[in-house]
Amino acid sequence: MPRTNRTRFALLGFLTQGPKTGYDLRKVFEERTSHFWSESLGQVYPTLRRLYEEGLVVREVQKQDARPDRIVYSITEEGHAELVLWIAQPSKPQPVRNEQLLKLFFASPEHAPALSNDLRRHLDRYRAQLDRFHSFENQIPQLAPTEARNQMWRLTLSLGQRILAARVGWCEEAIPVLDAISKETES
Amino acid sequence: MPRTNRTRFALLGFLTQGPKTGYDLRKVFEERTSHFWSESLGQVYPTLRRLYEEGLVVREVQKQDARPDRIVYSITEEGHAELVLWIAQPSKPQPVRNEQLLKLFFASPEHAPALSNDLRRHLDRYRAQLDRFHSFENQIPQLAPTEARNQMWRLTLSLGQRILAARVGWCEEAIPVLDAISKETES
DNA sequence: CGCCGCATGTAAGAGGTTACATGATTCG
DNA sequence: CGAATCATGTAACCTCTTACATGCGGCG
Repeated sequence: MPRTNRTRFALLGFLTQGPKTGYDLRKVFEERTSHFWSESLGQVYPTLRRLYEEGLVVREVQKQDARPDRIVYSITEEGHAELVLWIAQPSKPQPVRNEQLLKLFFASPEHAPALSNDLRRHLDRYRAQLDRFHSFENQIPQLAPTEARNQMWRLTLSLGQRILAARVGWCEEAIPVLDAISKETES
Repeated sequence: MPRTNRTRFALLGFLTQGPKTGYDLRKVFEERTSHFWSESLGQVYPTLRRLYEEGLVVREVQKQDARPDRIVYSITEEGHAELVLWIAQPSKPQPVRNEQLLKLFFASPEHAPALSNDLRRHLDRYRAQLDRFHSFENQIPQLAPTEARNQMWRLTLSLGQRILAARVGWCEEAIPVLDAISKETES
């Protein structure tokens, strides 16, 4: 059994929140789940088509002139059933791969400056991500269909924040260490 | 440019710490980098062979009876150069995918019990991982070739610990929330 | 006048996981 | 006597990313 295709479920999941086009879906991944799930465009359209062929979604083509037609997908009963089945299954531990740490692990002292710079750049990204968290957090009360759902969404944010905080804290620990190594090596 | 093959560098990196067989390498990934890097067996042997064909490693076959011959790989000058080049390059943000959070995001209240159980299982894994951290941490002083390397290895552990702590803390937050949702739904 | 947003996709090509295959030895 | 360790690999399979392709309209 090869690993299971999770893109299917990610798409189905968002379609439970209303009909959407491929374009909508790609946006929604960026805005709402970028801290724990990303999808590349090249995966969205082919997978949507496959879901359609399997009857897990239906589609409605809306003609537009001056623009490509919108193809709006909606989830079916069967799609819902498949999604629910997947959610209920225990999730297996996923392979872990952190390229940055791998580099650090094999680095020599003379790489310290480059690594330090790299970390600084990443720190900036983390801060940008924190902003996105806040904007989504504020939207939850309006978006959440039920109180339980509201709480669950908050939990997904919470882990994101905790991990982000861990990374930020680590960068703040690591940068001075690397800078100190840089200085030693210079002299 | 398709995504770059990081397995190559992971293998080269460990070979800087002395000649090793494919089998050794797979073990070393488990023991030392399991908190930030994993390799599957099906990737190790083919990649080693490719590195050999490209002249980045050399090999020595040690005959054994009653067992398959050991094929011991050592890194070459060229391999070293390639590794160093890779380390110096800034690392790009990697796609993030957390299946567990994805499920939580799409879950309905009636899934709360299953999700809660799942989290409990993961908590156990986290604790086991913490143990592995400690055992490696204790080995660092003997294993580290230089003081700077020693500090870098400590940093990789530090991020692992911080993230693990974040996850544990989150589980402890999330389990009661999910259990509360379970109770509400029952009644 | 150029870039961004809307809107669809395809093609190429890794990269990576899982399962299969084999077989002796040692340890509990 | 069965499981784990040593030791090599292959086959199947697909998931996923990157880059390419097209084209209008609006905003600054």
